[in-house]
Amino acid sequence: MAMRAATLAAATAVKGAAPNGLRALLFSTSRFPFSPPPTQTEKPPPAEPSNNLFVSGLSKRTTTDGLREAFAKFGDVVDARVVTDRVSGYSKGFGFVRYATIEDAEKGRVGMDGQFLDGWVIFAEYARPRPPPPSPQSSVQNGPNGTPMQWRT
DNA sequence: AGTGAGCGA
Repeated sequence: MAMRAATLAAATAVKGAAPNGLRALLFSTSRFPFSPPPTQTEKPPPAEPSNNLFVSGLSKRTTTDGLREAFAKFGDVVDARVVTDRVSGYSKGFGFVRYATIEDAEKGRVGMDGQFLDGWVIFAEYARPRPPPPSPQSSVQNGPNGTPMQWRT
């Protein structure tokens, strides 16, 4: 019991001896001494502007032609495709629209973002740069000692 | 299945 009383006394002593510096840090100034993460619920920036648009929220029935015709009202569409599954051939619900210039892409993006297409609200934003396709020269891979590896004996 | 956020033969 003596130990517990001593501990309590020590605790109260520590509590009573709480430094004024801490309270000054907590209540004095306008900012807390902790790190400021006030914006954790921020959405990441979509992408850098380009002439290529990523269109999501498409209906399953929306085809490449429908996508091009819908976006052609805001500029010259160079390439438009709805991403379809290779084996089933059905739409995956998103596609890409490439305009001739970036200004047309900007107009098409702000003009078609949030609009209805075949009964679905679509979202148009700038597409991310695509990974470059493998060139035939880079397909030759060498082994650890420099000798080219053999495939499919 | 015609699934519902996402980034393509």
